[in-house]
Amino acid sequence: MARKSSGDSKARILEAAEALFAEHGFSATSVDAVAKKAGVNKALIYYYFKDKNALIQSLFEAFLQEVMDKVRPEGEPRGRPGPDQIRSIIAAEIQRMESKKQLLSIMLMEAFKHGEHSDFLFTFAKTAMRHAQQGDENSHSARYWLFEFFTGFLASLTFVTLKDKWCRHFSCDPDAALDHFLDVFITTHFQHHDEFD
Amino acid sequence: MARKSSGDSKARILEAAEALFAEHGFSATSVDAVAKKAGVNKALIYYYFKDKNALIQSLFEAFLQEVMDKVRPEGEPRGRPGPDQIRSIIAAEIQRMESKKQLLSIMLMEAFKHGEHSDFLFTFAKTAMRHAQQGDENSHSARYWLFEFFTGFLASLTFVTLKDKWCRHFSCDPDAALDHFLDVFITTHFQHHDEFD
Amino acid sequence: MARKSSGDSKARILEAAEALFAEHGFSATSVDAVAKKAGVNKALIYYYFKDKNALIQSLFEAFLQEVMDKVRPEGEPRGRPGPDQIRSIIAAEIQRMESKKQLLSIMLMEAFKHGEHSDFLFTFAKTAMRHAQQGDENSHSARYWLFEFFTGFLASLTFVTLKDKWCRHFSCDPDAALDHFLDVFITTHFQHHDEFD
Amino acid sequence: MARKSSGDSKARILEAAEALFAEHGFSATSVDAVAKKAGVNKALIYYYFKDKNALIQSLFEAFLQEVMDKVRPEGEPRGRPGPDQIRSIIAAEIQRMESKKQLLSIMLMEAFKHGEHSDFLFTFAKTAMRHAQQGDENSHSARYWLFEFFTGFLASLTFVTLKDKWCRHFSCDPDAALDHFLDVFITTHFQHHDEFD
DNA sequence: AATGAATGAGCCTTCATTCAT
DNA sequence: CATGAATGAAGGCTCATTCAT
Repeated sequence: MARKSSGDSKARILEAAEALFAEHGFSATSVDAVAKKAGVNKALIYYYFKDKNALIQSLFEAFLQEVMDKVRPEGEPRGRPGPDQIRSIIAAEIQRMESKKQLLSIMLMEAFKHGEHSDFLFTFAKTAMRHAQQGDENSHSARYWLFEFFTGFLASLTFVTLKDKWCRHFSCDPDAALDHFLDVFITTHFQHHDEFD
Repeated sequence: MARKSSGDSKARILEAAEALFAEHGFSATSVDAVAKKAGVNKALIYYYFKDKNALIQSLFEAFLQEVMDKVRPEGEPRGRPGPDQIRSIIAAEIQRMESKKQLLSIMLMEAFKHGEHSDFLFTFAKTAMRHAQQGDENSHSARYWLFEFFTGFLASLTFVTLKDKWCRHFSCDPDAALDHFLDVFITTHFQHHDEFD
Repeated sequence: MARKSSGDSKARILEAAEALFAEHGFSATSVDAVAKKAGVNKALIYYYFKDKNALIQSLFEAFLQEVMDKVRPEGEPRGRPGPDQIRSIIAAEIQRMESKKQLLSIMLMEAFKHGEHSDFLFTFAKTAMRHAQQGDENSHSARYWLFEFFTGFLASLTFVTLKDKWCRHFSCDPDAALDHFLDVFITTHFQHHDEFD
Repeated sequence: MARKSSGDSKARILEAAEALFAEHGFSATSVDAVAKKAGVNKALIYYYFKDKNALIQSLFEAFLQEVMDKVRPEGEPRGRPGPDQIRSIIAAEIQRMESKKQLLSIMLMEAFKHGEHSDFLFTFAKTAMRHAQQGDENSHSARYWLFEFFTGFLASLTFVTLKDKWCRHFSCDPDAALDHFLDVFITTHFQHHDEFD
């Protein structure tokens, strides 16, 4: 059942952790469960990670790194794409997020805890939004960032992480949902970029 | 420390549960903690509630009931309010949500779990959005509901539940943030209602 | 569900306790369960009985009383019945036990605990066997009592309490089983009465 | 107090469980108590056994295995032993059971529960009686098995498990009791083997 | 006679973590 | 690297029992 020999147990542990945290939440997931799903001995997890917390943190950090790596290289001017290209650009972005939706879900769950100060959502948001602005780094207004965060960043995130449930609950086609979302997103968020300096 | 005799222990239990679930998440909150915070004996919680799950469920159900009760009464025509009234209407709505932000946070956390099928977020959304539409109940398109849910309903929810953290993290004034959000919300969501039949 | 108004709650409590103790054993039965089955408030049980233990004791005592009452009256000589009457006499005795099999099961379960000194089984045995001897109370030998207890008294008890399970397990007819048991009992136990003065 | 390092904690756990279950019954014995008596950490019990039930089950299975192992080897003809040998053969058998009397008590207690369908007593009986019959496996009548079970198998079991209490209660000598039981058993059960095909 | 509410102690089970190998 | 065994603490839940009414 548990394929051993894969060599990189550490990666398998992180994969398992990510999947399970996304499924049941961080604290509802036991280290035992992670070990079982990863097909490794429980103690090995503590060989690689100091803590259960170190697991989620490692996931977050790796994710952030990945985001930053994919962001910087593309130093090309990227001169305002024509209105017809926008849709496909955003679609591509959404698709990229989709491949990370497990981690995004975890991130969101943690963010809504009133108590803990796990501001990882914001840290990630800053990085991601800085990317989108690439070029005109001229500091924007507080209102602008709020606009970006709540109607751009978070809207995308919630769509990506809730799409499946949404479609299952209202029995609608995922592809159509993506189409609709692009319409909606462009109309409600994207087209208003200029109005919030 | 624990005030006895307060009479309605059941209510105190629910209050405590709500606060703690919002603080640390449902599964990270122990029944012991709830009991201590509520100032009651742990066993009493099981006298009133079959389960730990029954606690969160009860919170959800009470909330839904409350929402439905507050919705129906207003049978007034509510003829499209003037553009200047809109802002204060929405502001009021936001404020009302603010008083429920603990429960809203819990709801969101649970909704992002990929595994469990706790579709309470959707159940609540349906009720809440049906209210907003009051009057023209003509069935809308799938795209319309997606628009309402992701850029209207969820945007408000996330704003209400994350505002404090947002302000703390970016050290901005909560009142200003509300102001900005209203600007943004009206511009990005509200003004587009007609475009998505 | 729970028929109230029956008046004698105490009796209903004892009935319920007897049934449940026989089903799951004494310690595996909760006072809650007894209350629910009896259709009374849990606290009422403590109004009538000091303890959970008092329940089982009360059952035992009532049973013993009943046995003694049914025993003494029949002071008739009862001159050795003919061999053809014996069978029906024993059959009647078995049938009487059958109506008490719940209590008998409880008694047996308790008797096999090495730790507790609940010698109720022996107390009952003495009473029951003294009855059988009625008349010739001339003290018998230790070996005689052992014969009476293990191959007479206990054999009957175990048959009565295990018959149903036995028949279910080996899918045989209860009536046939009783027939067979009578054959066996008379041959193995009854016919040897004279050999163990 | 608790000797660590003993190596086979699992065996110690089972030993402790057996002793305590026999003393107080299965459900009246807490896992804590087992752990304490075994000198191991409570959690270790759950490392080896899925359940508290798994403990008793494991005891039963090990016992059954042991019985089957001790049964098969003796392939010797075992041609009807002379009447003088019988007594010592049965005595030996009784003695062997005596070393297992804890488990036998547990088994009996569980068997008398009307509710649960723990037919382990019957499973064991079948195995044990098949052994006694070894050789003439010709299927016997229902009456025969009833005879074997209630006046042979169960009589021995109850004697072994109740002897100590019996002697304590009637203050008689254990050795004498064994002697008497052998007399009684041979007379009432053994000598009638031929009468129940 | 009867009940709803309350409680402290205990139960079964699981947790995160460690250690010897 | 990797593992089986071990542990203290805690978790959810139930228990027998009591009390005010």
